Formats: sequence, C-alpha cells, structure tokens
Amino acid sequence: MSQPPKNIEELAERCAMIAGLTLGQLAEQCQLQLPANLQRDKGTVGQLLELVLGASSGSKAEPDFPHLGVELKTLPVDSFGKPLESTYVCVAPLTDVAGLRWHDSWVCRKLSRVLFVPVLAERGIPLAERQIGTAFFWSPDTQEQALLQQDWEELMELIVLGGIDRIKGAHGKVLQLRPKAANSKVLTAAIGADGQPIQTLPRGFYLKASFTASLLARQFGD
DNA sequence: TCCTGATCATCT
DNA sequence: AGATGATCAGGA
Repeated sequence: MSQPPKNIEELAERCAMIAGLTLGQLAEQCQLQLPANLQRDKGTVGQLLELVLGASSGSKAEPDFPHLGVELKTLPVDSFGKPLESTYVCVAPLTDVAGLRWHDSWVCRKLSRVLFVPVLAERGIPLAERQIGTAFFWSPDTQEQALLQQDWEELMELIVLGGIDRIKGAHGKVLQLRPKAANSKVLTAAIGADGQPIQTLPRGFYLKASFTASLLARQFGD
C-alpha cells in the first residue's frame, strides 16, 4: 500500500490524514475486508495501521520504521480516552541475560520513540465503525524512563536468579511480565530456582494500562 | 519455533 | 471494573 515515510514529518502527515476516519473507511481505501470481530483476528487493527502508514510489515524483531527509529502501537481506548488494554512491548529474554543492561535492552530501545495511534475500541462498537484518534509521538521523560528502568531491572534480576515462575503480572509499577504464547502449554528455556535449566511459559513485557493512561494525559491533558 | 500484531475471558 | 493469565493468526 504505502511506501515507508521518508521522515517523521511525513509519518505525522499520514497520521493526520487518517485521524477521524473509521476502520471501515480505512479498510475500504486499502480494499481490504475487515473481519466481523477481533476474536480470531486480534492483530487486524495493528496490521491495517502498519499498511496505511507504510511500516515494514512482518514479524521481525525490529522497530516498525527502522530508518526513523519509531515503533508503532495502536492503543485501544474507551470513549473517555482511557486505555482498554495493556500494551505489548517485546518478548522477554529468559536465558543468557546475566550482565544485560537497561540501555541495551529491547524494552529501552523499542520505547525510545513510539508512535501511539489511539483507536476507539469499546466492545459494543462494531469493528468497522471504530474511529481512529489523534496519533502522537512519545518518548519517555526522565521520570518515565526511571520507572521503566527500575521495573525492568527488578524483573530481570528475578529472571537471572531463577525466580521466573514467581513473577506475576502484578510485579512492576509500569512494566509487567506476562505470558506471551500461543497457549499455556508452550514452553521455552529459562533459569530454575537452583540455577539449573528449566522449561517455562514464554513471557513478554507489557506496559500497564495505567501507565499508558498517564502518557495520554501528558499528551492531551486531563 | 519464535516473534510480530494484539484482544479475549476469567478472576478478584 | 480493572487486572491477570490465556489465547488467536500469520510470517520467517
């Protein structure tokens, strides 16, 4: 559909072009059929936005706009502009993590510059009628950076010390570690309580909804 | 198999 | 109602 945007300004222009449109209108422009609901197509909205904005598609562990260093995230919000879900960041490394530092981590790198595209996504609204909001670029300020780093270091320390199976979603103030897999039977390698190799459920880092709510508040005011 | 795109569904 | 753990689809 779209070529990659040449620069940030061009990307911002594209976002401005689609603000206020419904997902149905956007899909029509792309000559795509929207599923009736997201139950079996949870990634549809994100992929539609990638297509329209010219993100490099695919499942590479890279920013969506590598040349711009920008990560694209759709943000499902209710009619008050509050996030309806947490935001997935990346998978969590569970082995060979000794000595890994915050500034070299995928979390830090992916979150250094994020383009959030709010989408009105209350369950009662049919997918095609859901409206795209005003997109905004976000980079963590000093305080946000500190919170993220603190949570990340705490979670990674637990992983290194074999505490992976004690980590719950409630750990962390703004960043959480939760399952990220096809189902609860999937296993991957990790470090056990006595330092031995174990198999455990793959995990991903997520931004808590309360944290993205504060980003929205910073952007749009209360 | 792992990572991308996330939301679903249940529990508290 | 908000949060947590579970789940779905597709590409490399």
